Amino acid sequence: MEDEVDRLVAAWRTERPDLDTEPLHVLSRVSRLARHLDRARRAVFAAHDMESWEFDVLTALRRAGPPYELSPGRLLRATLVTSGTMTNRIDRLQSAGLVSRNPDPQDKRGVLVRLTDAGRTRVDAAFADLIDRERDLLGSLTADDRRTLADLLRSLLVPFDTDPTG
Amino acid sequence: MEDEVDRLVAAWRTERPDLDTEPLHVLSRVSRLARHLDRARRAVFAAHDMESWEFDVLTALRRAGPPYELSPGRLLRATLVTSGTMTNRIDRLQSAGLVSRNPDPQDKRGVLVRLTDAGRTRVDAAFADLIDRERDLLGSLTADDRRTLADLLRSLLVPFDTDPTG
DNA sequence: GCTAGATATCTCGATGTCAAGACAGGTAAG
DNA sequence: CTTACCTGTCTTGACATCGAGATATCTAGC
Repeated sequence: MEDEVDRLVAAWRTERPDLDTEPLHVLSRVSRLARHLDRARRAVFAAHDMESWEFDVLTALRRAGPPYELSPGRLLRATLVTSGTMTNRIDRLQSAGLVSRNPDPQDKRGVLVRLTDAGRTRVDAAFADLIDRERDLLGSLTADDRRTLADLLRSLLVPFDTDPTG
Repeated sequence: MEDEVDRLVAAWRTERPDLDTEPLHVLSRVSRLARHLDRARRAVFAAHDMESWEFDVLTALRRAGPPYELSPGRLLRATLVTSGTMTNRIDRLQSAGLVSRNPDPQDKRGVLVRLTDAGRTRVDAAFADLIDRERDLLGSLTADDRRTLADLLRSLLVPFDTDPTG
């Protein structure tokens, strides 16, 4: 089977035969797949009246374990967004009653964002559905393939996740 | 080596031992890698006074081959954006002198967007630099690994690129 | 040739994100 | 203890994107 990237690389081979476009086979697929994934996730979250950005923040808090509390700084590093964006997200989640803002007793500059019970219920339901949907999307791969794929992707990701310059 | 996704999955295993979070090993990595890739690309394009969205449109036209001409409709399908976005992009590229809008002689509703000489020069230079940078990012993988990775990603992508419902 | 529906492009309002900077509180060196 | 720098959070203005709808043209069936 052929995908859009095969066609894209073939076109480049015609138009720029002087360049070695082999890296596109991996990296353009990563970008395009991520884009499609975003849409698939949006569809899952819509069933829970939730948006992707809400899910990203709420899951970060949920993963932290009781008392489901993280600073805005840790949240923005976990979700790869800027500080202004995170302030805005927390504002809206707070208005929706899904998180609360509490002063950090250790650091007077700091704030701790905590998941409310309502927030926890919402995110747990959405997460279970998301996992199911993602399992569907991986349906065409064997367990071995999935492991191989995960390992290869990890080796590309490690430099980014290690080096703080990102 | 461990990456951020390994830590993320470990956290879920503690918090939600009832769920099988194995799909995350692949799909969360795809999303996170795409995000890092975006940043890396932005850095490359900055050296050419170009933004990612400009590059996306200009390369689509460049790949089409002489006379470097596509309709807005084909451009938006190639770049996975909505029609309003594409109109806006073409407007700005036209103001910058990188593309021109011409009536489609076959279809009076239609428009053909054509790459100007200036646009072609700009995109060719940026593309060569991008490929070099992407080759660096793949440096940790052998040629075999890269082929394996590309094949596995293709099998995930084919359903999206085949089925028009995306 | 007419009608109904599909297609191509554009317009407009709302919104989420970024980048840069402001500001308060922490931290280390002298 | 004070100077200088770093850190954590929030504010602001600009901007790209989306989604829904408007308009014009094409196409198929009768």
